[in-house]
Amino acid sequence: MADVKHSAGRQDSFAGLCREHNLKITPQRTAIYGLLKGCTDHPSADYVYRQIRQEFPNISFETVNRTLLTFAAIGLIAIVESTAGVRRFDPDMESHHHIHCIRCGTIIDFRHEGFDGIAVPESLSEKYSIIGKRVVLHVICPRCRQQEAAGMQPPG
Amino acid sequence: MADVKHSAGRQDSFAGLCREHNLKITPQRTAIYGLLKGCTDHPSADYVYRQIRQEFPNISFETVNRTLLTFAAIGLIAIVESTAGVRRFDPDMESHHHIHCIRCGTIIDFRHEGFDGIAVPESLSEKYSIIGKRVVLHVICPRCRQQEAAGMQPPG
DNA sequence: GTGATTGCAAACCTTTTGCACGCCA
DNA sequence: TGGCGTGCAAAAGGTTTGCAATCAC
Repeated sequence: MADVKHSAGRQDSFAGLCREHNLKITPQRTAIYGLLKGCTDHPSADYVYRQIRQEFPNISFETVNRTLLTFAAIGLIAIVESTAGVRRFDPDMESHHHIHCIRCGTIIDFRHEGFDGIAVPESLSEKYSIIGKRVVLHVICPRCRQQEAAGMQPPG
Repeated sequence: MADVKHSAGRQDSFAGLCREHNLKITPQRTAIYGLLKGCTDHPSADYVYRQIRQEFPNISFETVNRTLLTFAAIGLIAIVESTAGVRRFDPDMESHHHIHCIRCGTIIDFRHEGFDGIAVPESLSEKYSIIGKRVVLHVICPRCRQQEAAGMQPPG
């Protein structure tokens, strides 16, 4: 599975990142991380909970949810955008792209013709009916950056 | 505000699309659409509700929510992905892109080096701290396409 | 030993559904 | 006039919080 390969100088192992952030290595966390690493899709907290219960019948949903949020906070996993749950509506039906602040969650539209024309690989356009495409930039917006600079404190 | 300009042959006026789909033009729908068109961000149903109540004190949240979903269904507005509410977690922290089926909501990862290298306009990278970027393809997946073909029926 | 973590329970928030009345076409 | 659309109420689905007991370090 060509696992840890792109570490690129950053400690991206479970144990390492936990130590870095003073998180204890608990059986629950270990199990949740292990399960996640075996997922190729984007499981919800509920899915992880139901899976992990087969191994840890006593684990609670709250632990799973908190653990996932913790993992995301330390950069061990990512939270992907989806259209489930709380929905956001966009009155702009023209092709445009998004700037997504990963701190405050704000999404800002922008247009950039250079992005409109990117070519979709044939292997994909053969299999899927391409309706549209969008570039999403994950950023920290000026306001959040300021707040971070102001309230700068070690993550512990 | 350079409004209706790119109609591109498609009937994208509120009244036109409503007629096309046999939806009645009610004051509520008109007001909701008008409010949306003035939004440059991506309001939630709750935000729209609170705004619209200043004009229609008697409108209910359910009407707002249903109307928004209806608008999205007929292609008058779009639903954008967000990380609010129901979350999906991604154990894959390497740069990758997403195929998002707009029917079933499934999100599939894919890698494509051609997408990794797209250049962010300087005007943006100056203002925002770019953490990463991702191309999201909006598609109809083979399974949903089959179902559509099978159950083909007019939207009325 | 100590403080972080867990599991329980309840609160909280948003979305969805059923139904009777009212309004648009 | 007929049937869709609305508003009310309640349910449903998911997330978050407070706290005492427990466990990793």
